Amino acid sequence: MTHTLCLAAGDILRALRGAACPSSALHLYSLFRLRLGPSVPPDFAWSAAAFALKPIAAASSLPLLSHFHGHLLRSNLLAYPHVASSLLRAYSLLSPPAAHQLFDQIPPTTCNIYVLNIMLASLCRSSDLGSARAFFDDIPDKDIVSWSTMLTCYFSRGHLADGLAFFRSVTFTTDIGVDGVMLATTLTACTSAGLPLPFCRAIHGYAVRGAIPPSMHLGTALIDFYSKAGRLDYAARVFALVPHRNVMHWTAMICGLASHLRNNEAVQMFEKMCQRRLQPNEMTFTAVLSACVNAGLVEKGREFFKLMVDRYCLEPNIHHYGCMVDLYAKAGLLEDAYEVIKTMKVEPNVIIWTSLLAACKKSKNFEIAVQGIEKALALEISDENAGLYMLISDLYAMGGRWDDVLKVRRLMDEHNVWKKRGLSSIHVHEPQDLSSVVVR
DNA sequence: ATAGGGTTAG
Repeated sequence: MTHTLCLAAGDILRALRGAACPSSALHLYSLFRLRLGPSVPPDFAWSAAAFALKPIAAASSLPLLSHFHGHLLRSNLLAYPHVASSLLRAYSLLSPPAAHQLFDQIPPTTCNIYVLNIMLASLCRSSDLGSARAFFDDIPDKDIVSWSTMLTCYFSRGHLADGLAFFRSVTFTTDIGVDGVMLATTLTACTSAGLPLPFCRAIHGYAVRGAIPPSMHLGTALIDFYSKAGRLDYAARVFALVPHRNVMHWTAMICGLASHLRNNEAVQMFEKMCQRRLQPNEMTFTAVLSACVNAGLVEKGREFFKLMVDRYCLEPNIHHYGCMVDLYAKAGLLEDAYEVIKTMKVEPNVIIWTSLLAACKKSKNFEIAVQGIEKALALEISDENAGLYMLISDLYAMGGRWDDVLKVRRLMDEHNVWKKRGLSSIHVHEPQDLSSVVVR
């Protein structure tokens, strides 16, 4: 008998709630059913089913989901709104048409505000804006999540003005009010649309007047917004005021420092965060590695990359590999850069090949260039790759391989690839002393 | 002990 069998039902439920992968969730679920048999109290039964559905949806396995759906039908669990809504959410993430079909079968008595909001979110992701809005208008007792979902729908489809008008109508025509989630999505939309600083600051002012704390998502959005607006000092102030500071806040702050080329401070913050036993995620590593690239900190970068894989068990993605290639390439360590490309577990992209080949050009290293070019030419030809093709043609010219130069030029002509002018949107401001605000 | 909306990357 395994020791898990000795767990009480409550313990199994708790474990089930925290289960990350579907196999352990399903294992715990069947253990739970086995222990309590058919006499399981209903509220225990439906919460177990609802918990199990979350990792199934996250693993995006449709066969697994329809199998579990069958079980729910056989055991009459679908009549519980919690189970119906969790199942609907799982389907909406894996197969929107199937979610629509399931929604039509849910009886009116089970169809509460949770079910309606999940269906609205599903339509926002998969259907057109008009259908989503029509569905929203038909929801009888809209709550803050209904409004929040619709608001996100406008912004995610680029309807900034309509979204802002919708935001105003929440405050003027309803008594629902606005919360930190709505402010975070609004602020993010305004930031990425490049709206002027005073306008975006007004959103922060709104939160302050409404006594909405800069916790969780709002805090992250504010730190990111102020960094991008060139006000690292404000970003640091928000960071210092966040009530329950988490990885996202640290990551946004490290990102901000790195993008302002305050590289050593970015590295210091990263190290401080690790000392405080906070688990950095893959985004945190992208930020700190890019700081290492900016500052040419080869050894630090190498150390952090190793830390990410060995200590934090994170799988490096294209951004991480890109940083490592750039780090070595800029330091003239072309063998190391090419070694990263050869051993990486994802396909190298244009950025990575450009980084390597630009370094080859600079230090006139043709051996590695020739090997890289052959593989880089396998990429799909598009406008985005124009710079890479120019680089390849330059390298061939430097090596005196004129027939190959012509070949690349002809390739560019055939596919009508033009070199576009790049525009830099990065503004670097005067350094400010942040030491008093960043650390508390 | 109870579902749903959301934040970060050249």
